[in-house]
Amino acid sequence: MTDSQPTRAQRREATAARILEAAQEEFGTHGDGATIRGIARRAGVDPSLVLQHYGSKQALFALAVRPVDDLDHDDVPRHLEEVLDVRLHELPAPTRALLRSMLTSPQAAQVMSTYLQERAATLAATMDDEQAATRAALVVSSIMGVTIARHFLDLPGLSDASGSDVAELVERWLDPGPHRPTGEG
Amino acid sequence: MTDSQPTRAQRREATAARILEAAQEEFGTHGDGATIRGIARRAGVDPSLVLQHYGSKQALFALAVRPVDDLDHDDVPRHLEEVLDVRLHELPAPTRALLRSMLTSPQAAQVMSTYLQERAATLAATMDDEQAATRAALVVSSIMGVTIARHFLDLPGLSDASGSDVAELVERWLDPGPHRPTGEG
DNA sequence: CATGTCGCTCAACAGATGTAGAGTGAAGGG
DNA sequence: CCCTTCACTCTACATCTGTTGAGCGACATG
Repeated sequence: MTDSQPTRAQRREATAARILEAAQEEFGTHGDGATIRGIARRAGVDPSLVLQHYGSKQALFALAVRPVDDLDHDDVPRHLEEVLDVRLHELPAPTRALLRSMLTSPQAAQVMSTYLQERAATLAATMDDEQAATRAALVVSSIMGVTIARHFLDLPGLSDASGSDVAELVERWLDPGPHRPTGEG
Repeated sequence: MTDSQPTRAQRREATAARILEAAQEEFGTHGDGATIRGIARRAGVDPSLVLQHYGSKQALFALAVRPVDDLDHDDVPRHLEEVLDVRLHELPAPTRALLRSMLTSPQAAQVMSTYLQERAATLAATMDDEQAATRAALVVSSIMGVTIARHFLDLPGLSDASGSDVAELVERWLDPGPHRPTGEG
C-alpha cells in the first residue's frame, strides 16, 4: 500500500495544491479582485502561507487563470453543446477565473486573447473559403459570448436549448454557404 | 446671447456632469474596481466632492453603467457592422463601463442580462420558427462576445472584417434555414 | 459695502489589502 | 532522547479604500 503516513514534503505539496484550488475558486468568483485573505480563509490557512508558497498575488493569479482544458476544442458544435449543457452547472474553476478576470486584468485579457487566436487558427484551417480567418474569429468570439451569457449572466433561453437544436443552428456559422450575388437578398 | 456668466447652480451642474463623465471613463477602464480618488483626479476635483454629488460609489456606479444607447438595435447585421467598424475606435463610455464591469459586479451583470433579454425578445419577435427564443438568445450573446473580443481583447481578424462580409455571414445566424433531415450532412 | 449662502477643499477616520519577518511547535534524523 | 529543520502561524506595517465633517473663500444678495 502507499504511505499511510505522508512525508513532510508531501504534506506541504498537498497544502500548496489546496491553496491553488482555493485561489481558482476565489478568482473565479471575484475576478482579480479576490483577496489573499479570502483565498487563505477558503484554504483553511494563514494568509502569509499563501505568499510563502507562491511569492505574490500576481504569481498565484498567473497560475490560477487558465483556458478550458478538458472540453472538446476541434469540434465546434460539440464544444458549444457542452458549454450550454444544462447538466454542466459550472465551468472548470481555472476557466471561470480566466473569464471572470479577463475584462479587468490585462494579464488575463492577454491569456484569453492568445487562447482565442489559437482556437481561431485551428478552426480556420478546416475552412477553405477566403474569409476563413474572419469567420473563425467570429465563431470563437461568439462561443465566448454564449459562454458568458450562460454561466455569468444567467441569460434565460440558453440553458433550455437542447444540444441537437443548437448544433443545427451552429452549422450555419461554420458553413461558408453559397455566395449570393450582390443586389439580391 | 446666452449667459456668458453662468450662475452658481449652472456651474455646480456642470461639475456634476464632469464627474459623471470621469466616472464612466474610470469604470470603463478599471471596471467596478475604479476608485473615487481616480474619478476625482480625472475630473480635476476633490474626492469628497464626488460623494457630495452622488452620495456613494454604488450610486455613481449605477448611473455610470448603461447599455449602448445610440447604436442600431433592431437591425442585427447593421449593429454588428457598427461594433466591428474599424473607424469606431471606442465604444461609448457608459457601455464600456457596463461591459467592463459585468463579470465582477453583480449589479452590472443584472443590467446587462436585462438588456440582453430585451434585445433578444425584440429579435425573436421578428422570427417565426419554433426555436426563435433560443436562436435570438444565441445571436445577442454572440454579438456581445464579438464586441468583447473586438474592443477588450483586441482579437485580430475582427477589425479587418469589412462590413459587407460580416453582414453576409451574419445572415445565416438569423435565417432559420431549411430543416435538414437527420442522418445526412 | 457688509453678510450669508454654498460650492468646494482639507483633514481625518476606520477598515481592508499586499506583504515581510519573527516566532512556534511538531516532525524526523542523529 | 535530543536537537535541528521547517511547515506553519502571529504580529506588524505601510498603503489604499470609501466616507465624513469641519472649514474656507468666492459669489450672490441685501
